Amino acid sequence: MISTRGRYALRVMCDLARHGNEYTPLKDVAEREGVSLKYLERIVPVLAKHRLIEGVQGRGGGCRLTREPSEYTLGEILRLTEGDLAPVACLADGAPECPRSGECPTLHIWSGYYKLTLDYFDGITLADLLRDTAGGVKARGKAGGSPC
Amino acid sequence: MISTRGRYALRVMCDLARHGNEYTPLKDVAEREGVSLKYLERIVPVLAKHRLIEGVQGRGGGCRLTREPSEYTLGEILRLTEGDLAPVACLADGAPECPRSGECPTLHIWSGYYKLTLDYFDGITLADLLRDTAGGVKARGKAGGSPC
DNA sequence: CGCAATACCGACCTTTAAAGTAGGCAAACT
DNA sequence: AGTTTGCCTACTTTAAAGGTCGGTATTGCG
Repeated sequence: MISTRGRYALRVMCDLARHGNEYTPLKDVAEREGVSLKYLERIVPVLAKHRLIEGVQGRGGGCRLTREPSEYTLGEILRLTEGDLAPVACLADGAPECPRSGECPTLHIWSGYYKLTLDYFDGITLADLLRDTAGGVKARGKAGGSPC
Repeated sequence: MISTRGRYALRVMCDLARHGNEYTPLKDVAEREGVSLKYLERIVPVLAKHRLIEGVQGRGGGCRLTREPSEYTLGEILRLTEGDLAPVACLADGAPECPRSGECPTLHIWSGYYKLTLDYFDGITLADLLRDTAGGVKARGKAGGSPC
């Protein structure tokens, strides 16, 4: 399951992308996206530290992207915020070799799934994400539930 | 991340498959697979309840598969033990429609990933799993770590 | 200059799920 | 009778998710 950190990160990146290279205050992003400002302030710095975005403090400041939306892959963003995308610990980045790896009947399966996952998310850019909603599927009201 | 429940379930199914239609005690499975018997006893009943396996109690009893290994998909096993395979709550089985679904830029992405996941795991059978280890890649010792 | 707006940072809190344990009952065989 | 087995319920422990709070540093504006 992708956690809120990764999901919010994607939405923040989208939101920033929509505002070109203006500096956009996180407060505005939080309001538009309906998530807590304080929580965003914990998620965003890691993106800034890795130069996916840049922030300037003070009045009139905010955050903005450092590249074109087409130059970000979702995989890149998710790896920063979610940690590893490996489906099992054995395959995670710094994991020690599993002692069962030779006899493990499932290792290939997880490995294949991992590759599938990476290929999928690394094959989608932020620009793709923006295009998807540009068409604007109409919202179907209904009662509340779990926001993405 | 796939949890131990799902991973152990796959390994139990493999183990049972290797013993044809003998009844195999969970104790033996636990020993061979190096996992706690007590924990297996919590995972297995759900497989029995859905008739993926059948168990007989008492001396000489144990568990065995109810079908040919080629007739189980990993998806089926994982859905029972892991719950839903949806990457986000919005897409989970009984989830209420997300109020943002119309404007959510990421929904298509998760949906696509979900489909990918289902296709992958539903496209692999238990028989495939057995075949993978039959060839027998040699174990590479190394120091301990996270068993699958 | 002082004030307000902003990003950034560290410590803390609450709730939930994962992972496993303990003990006992019910069936089935020897 | 006694042992082996599956099965069930309740409990514990640990870690992670998801968030809050308060403060600090920086910057523009009047």
